[in-house]
Amino acid sequence: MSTRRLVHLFKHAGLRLSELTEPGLEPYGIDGREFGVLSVLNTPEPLSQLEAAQRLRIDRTTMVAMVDALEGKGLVGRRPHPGDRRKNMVELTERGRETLSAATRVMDEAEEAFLAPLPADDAQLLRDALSRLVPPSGG
Amino acid sequence: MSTRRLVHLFKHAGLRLSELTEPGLEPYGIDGREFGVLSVLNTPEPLSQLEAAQRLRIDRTTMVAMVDALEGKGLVGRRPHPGDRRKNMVELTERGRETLSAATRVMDEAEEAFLAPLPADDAQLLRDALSRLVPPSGG
DNA sequence: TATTGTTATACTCTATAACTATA
DNA sequence: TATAGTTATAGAGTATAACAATA
Repeated sequence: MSTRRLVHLFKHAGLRLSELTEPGLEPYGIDGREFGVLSVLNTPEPLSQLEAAQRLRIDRTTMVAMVDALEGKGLVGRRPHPGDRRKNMVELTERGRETLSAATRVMDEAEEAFLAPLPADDAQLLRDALSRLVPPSGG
Repeated sequence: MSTRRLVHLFKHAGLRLSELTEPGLEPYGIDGREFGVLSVLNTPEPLSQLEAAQRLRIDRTTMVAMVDALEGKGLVGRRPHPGDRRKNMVELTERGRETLSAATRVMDEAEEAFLAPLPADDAQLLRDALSRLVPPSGG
């Protein structure tokens, strides 16, 4: 059956999960993609725009618009890299950290609700399997 | 880590799998979405456009364009429903069936390659888990 | 009145090409 | 020459609104 194909299942799993996460994020003024950017910026050492884009596997031109939006909301700030003025380092603001913290709870709850039909062991195996199939990127 | 979130994993699992399937389908003149339509039409009893759309969880206006394209390629045919002239029944042509058959092999191989990093048991469990999380739709 | 197919349209997401500034 | 950020633009993919035909 065509709707049991892996491509279809990935697409619609993502769509259904997004239907759970997006309303939860909305009170915090961000969407799922912006959550991803905030989250990837939550590192000990600040990242450049390009580094952040590579980790999320999105184009650097896409990252420009995302950082523009988040900066406009006061959730991140750009500052020039001290040693290489071609680079913009992007950092969470205090408000950005608070938003990320609250949004992370929303995401955790949405994932839990989404996985609720599965036994806990299977849910964990699903996570692990997906994680092996989509390795982290961008060093 | 943000790139371990389920939404991110679903999105990029789909993207990576598509990178495997699309080049394989290309010689047959269809893409992954068109494969989905051909595949959903491969039923004992023909489906209307709306029924096909519901099973694939796409809008009926989207289905119009998909059927237009597939009809233009000679892979499906429209004919009026005998008892309800509002409906278009959509059926695979002989060439459509042949294309679907070849494309199905491509999809099987791509899925196998994609899942190769996982032990067979885990791959099967991933399929089953996803299938429970994204139940079939549209009766 | 409701349903099916259709058309026109608009919106979201994303990438490519070309430019600027730095290196 | 190459890299990082930016801008303008275009292409997928999708849905909403409005309409025609039919029920």
